[in-house]
Amino acid sequence: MPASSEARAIDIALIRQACSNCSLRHLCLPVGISGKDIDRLDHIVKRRRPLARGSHVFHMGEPFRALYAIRSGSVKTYTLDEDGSEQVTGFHLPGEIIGLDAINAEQHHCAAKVLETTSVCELPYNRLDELTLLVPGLGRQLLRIMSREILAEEQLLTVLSKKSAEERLAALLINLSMRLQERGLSSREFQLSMSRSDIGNYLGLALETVSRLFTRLQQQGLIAVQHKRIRIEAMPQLRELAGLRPAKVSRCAPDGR
Amino acid sequence: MPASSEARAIDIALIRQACSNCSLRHLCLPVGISGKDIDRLDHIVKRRRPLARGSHVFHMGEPFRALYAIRSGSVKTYTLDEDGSEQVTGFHLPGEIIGLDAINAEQHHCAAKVLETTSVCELPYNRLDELTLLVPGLGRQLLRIMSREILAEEQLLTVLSKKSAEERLAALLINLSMRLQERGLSSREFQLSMSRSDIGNYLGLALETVSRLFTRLQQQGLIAVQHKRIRIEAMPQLRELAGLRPAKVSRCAPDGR
DNA sequence: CGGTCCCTTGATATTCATCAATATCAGTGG
DNA sequence: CCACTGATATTGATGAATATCAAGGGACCG
Repeated sequence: MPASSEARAIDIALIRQACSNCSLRHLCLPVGISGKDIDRLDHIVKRRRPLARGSHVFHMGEPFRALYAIRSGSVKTYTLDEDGSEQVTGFHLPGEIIGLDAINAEQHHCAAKVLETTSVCELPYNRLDELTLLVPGLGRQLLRIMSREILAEEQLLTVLSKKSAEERLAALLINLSMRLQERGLSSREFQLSMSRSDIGNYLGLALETVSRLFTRLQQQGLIAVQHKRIRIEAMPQLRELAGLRPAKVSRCAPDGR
Repeated sequence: MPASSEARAIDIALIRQACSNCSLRHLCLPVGISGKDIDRLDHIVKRRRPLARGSHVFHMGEPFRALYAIRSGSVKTYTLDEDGSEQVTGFHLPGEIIGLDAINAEQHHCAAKVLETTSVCELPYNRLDELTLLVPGLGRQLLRIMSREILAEEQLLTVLSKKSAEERLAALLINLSMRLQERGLSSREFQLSMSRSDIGNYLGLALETVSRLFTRLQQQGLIAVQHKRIRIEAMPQLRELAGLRPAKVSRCAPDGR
C-alpha cells in the first residue's frame, strides 16, 4: 500500500510542521493564541525547505513581503556600508523572528545569511496584517515581539558603549547560553555557528582580540574552548563579568541545565 | 461675558491640542488615520501639563501603563546598571514615542528624564489596545513606529561598533540635524539640550573626548560651537564624516533649511 | 560675590587595533 | 590515503586612539 503510506507520511509531516505542534510555539508568534485562531495562522504560514549554510533568507534592499520565523538552525543579520564593509547586527536562533526592521519602509535594510543548515517559516506580511484584524492576540504578540527586540538592542547598546572587550565577549556568551536554555538546550555547552570574525564584527572588536579573549577566558577557567565548541565552566563568574546578577534562579532543573 | 470668553479659550486650547490640529501629526501616531478615527484617538490621549527640566516622564522599573508622545521639548532615556552607573539609550524629540521597550514585560526598563521644559501626550496602553481593534490603521502605524525604532537602533549599533570617536559625534550631529529638519526646524543651527557628559555616555566616549572633538571639528571648519549652540558650517563634509552619502536631496526648500 | 556645575585643556596610562607570521581545519582531487 | 588549497584561528610585536587623572576657566544662580 505505497499510496496510503505516502499519504500518511505527508500527514505526519504536516502535523509535525504545524504551529500548534511546534516545539517553539511558546517562544514564537503563536504565544497567546490557540484553537481555531492558531489554525488560521497555520494556514498562512509557508514552510520553506531547509536552506544550506551560506545562503540568504533575504537580501539587503529587497522589497519587504514577509517576516521569517526560524524553525531550526541559526542566522546572522548584517548590513553593508557604502564602502562595502559588513556590520553584523544580530545572531538569531529558532523561534526568533527576523525582518522586523523592514516593516516601516517596506524594504529590507539588512541581509539575513544562514550560518548552518536552517529552516524558516515564511509569514507573508499582508496576510498577517489581515489576520491581525481577526485575531486580536496576534497583533498584540507582534507588538510584544518587537518591544522585546527593542529592549534587546538597547541592552546591546549598553554593552557596546560601556564594556571592555572581555566583558563584551562574556555578555555574548551568557546571552547565547540563556537563549539556548529557553529553547531546552544546554546552557553550559554549545556550538558556536558563527566565525570569530563575525563575533568581532558584532561586538565591535578585531577578530584577533576575540581569539585572544577566548584563550584568556579559558586560562582564567571560566570557559573551555575547542574550536567552535564552548563549555562554560564557571557560570556565576562569567555572568558577573558580563555585568549580570551572579545567579538567576532557573525555572528548570536545579542543576542549571 | 467672562464665562463665554473662558469657554471660548478652553475651546481654542482643546482645538490647539487636538491630534487633528497638531503640527506633529504627520510624524506621530496619527499617521494614516483621519476623520472620525482621529477623533477617537484624540479622545483617549491625555495631555499633561509641561514638565520642568530634570523631572521624569517615567522611572525605571515602573509598571507599564502608557506610551508617551513628546509634544514639545526633549527627553533622554537611560538605564541604571547594578552599580548605579547610567547608560543613556536615546535622545528624543517632539513627535517621537517613548516607552516602547516596556510593552513586552509591562514594565519600564529605562527611565525618561526631561532635558528642558517638555510637554508630553499620554497614550494609555489598554485603551490604545482597544482602539487598535476599531481602527486598523492605528495598529499598523504602531508597528511601523516600532520598526523604525528597531532600524534606528541597528544603525546606532553600527556607529558604536565600527566608527571612531570623531565619526560618532558627527553621526549624532547629523542625526539630530535631520530629525530637526523633519520637524520644520533649522538643520544647520540648533541648541543641544543635553550635556557633554550625556553625549559621551550615549556615544560610548569620555566627556573629555567629546569636548575635545567639538573643538577639533570647529578647528576643521565643519561646525561652529558656542556652549550648547551648534552651527553646521560644512554639511556635506560632516555627512561624509558621519558615513552618509554626501548630500540627500531635500524635499523642502532648495536652500536646504 | 561666592559657589557650583559644566566645560575645556594638558599630561600620562591603557586598551585594543593593526601588521605579520604561523597553525589548524575542511574540503578537493590526485 | 595523502598532498594541496583556501578559509579560519592563534599568537606575538608594535602603535594609535581614547580613557583617566589633574588643573583651571566660564557661565549661571542665589
